[in-house]
Amino acid sequence: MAVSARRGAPLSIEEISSAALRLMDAGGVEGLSMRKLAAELDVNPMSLYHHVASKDALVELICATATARMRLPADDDAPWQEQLRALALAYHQYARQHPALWIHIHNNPRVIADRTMPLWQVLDRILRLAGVPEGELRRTSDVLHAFVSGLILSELQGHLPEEAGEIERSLGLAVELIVRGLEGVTRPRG
Amino acid sequence: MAVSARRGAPLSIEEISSAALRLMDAGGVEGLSMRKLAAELDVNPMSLYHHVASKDALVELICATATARMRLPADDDAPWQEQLRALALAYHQYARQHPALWIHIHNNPRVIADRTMPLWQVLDRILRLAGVPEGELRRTSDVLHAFVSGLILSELQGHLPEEAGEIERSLGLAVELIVRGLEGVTRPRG
DNA sequence: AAAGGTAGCCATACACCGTATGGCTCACGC
DNA sequence: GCGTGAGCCATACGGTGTATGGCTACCTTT
Repeated sequence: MAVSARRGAPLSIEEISSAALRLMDAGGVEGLSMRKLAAELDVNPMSLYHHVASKDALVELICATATARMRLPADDDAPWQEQLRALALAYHQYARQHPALWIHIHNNPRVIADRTMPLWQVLDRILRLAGVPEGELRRTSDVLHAFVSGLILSELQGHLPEEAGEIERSLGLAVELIVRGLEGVTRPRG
Repeated sequence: MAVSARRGAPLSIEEISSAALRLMDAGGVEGLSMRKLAAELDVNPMSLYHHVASKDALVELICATATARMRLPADDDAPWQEQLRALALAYHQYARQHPALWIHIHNNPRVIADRTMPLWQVLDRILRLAGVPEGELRRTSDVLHAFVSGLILSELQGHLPEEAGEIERSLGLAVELIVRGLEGVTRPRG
């Protein structure tokens, strides 16, 4: 079917998106260009468009697959405080694997906006455990996700001090603040 | 001095940066281009470079002046909880004035990184009031700023529900969580 | 076997971007 | 009068995403 002149086999979306992910890891969304990507794959730039509708669609595809790959802690019957900590750590871990990608996702939060994502379901489950009433679930999970995302974002942008262990301490403090905050909010005032 | 052929008076950085801010408000950093800006000012694109070193420098200038214009609540001897709430509201207010600009600042946090900024001094003062020990000040202020920034960011990107008052409720919950969290963390465990 | 369809690839071109280079004009100080 | 420099601009370079249309090699249908 008129395979590339220079390459043996035809292109595939897997090949394209994994190369694109490599480029994004190296130089962010701006470091990824269709021309550079084509060069990487030894192909004419326009050939890519036979497998991908546009650069945006390609990036979105990468975001979606990366998001789907995120590993979340299962319900282990631990206290909600510990489960919340575990979730935050998993989220942090996931962000550090592909920082540029993660930053892009949180600047174009279509991917994260899907409330049926496991992330939201796990978070909701933990918040129910913590005693958050049903009517407050959506708002509370939004706020907590924004909190953790904000912290991770500032870390990825080098806004936090870089001494060894400082990031872990910051994340620990963040989780502790959130846990104490939840304990305070879900308890009768006083 | 060879003023523009089409315009009467020479350009000025104020004129340039205010027009640039207008473009950024309309279409984000990507909506601002030197060519569009020049067209807006009825000038040749290259003329801008007599007043501004580069597009990046221009954007940074705009960020800096906008940041300098931020109005922060003064110390009114209110309880730290209320002062923290007032600070968060002021920050939120400031962000909503120029969303695109604010987003850009928080993606290139050079501007916000200057610890001598009034924002950080006010925040530190309030946290001292709240009983945060000196050694924890930097970390705590970083985390809290990241929290609030994260929430504002998710709001600006339309991640929060748009029902009337919902944003205020989310911000209120965020502040309450933070306050309760601080109360819990600065108090002996139990 | 001939005809048609289509998957895959690519050459060319367009409109946009930031900006390097160098030259023009005019107001000023000497 | 004359140099200097501020302000402006024409041109050009290398980059971007992608629309258009044409080429080839395969597959299916007849």
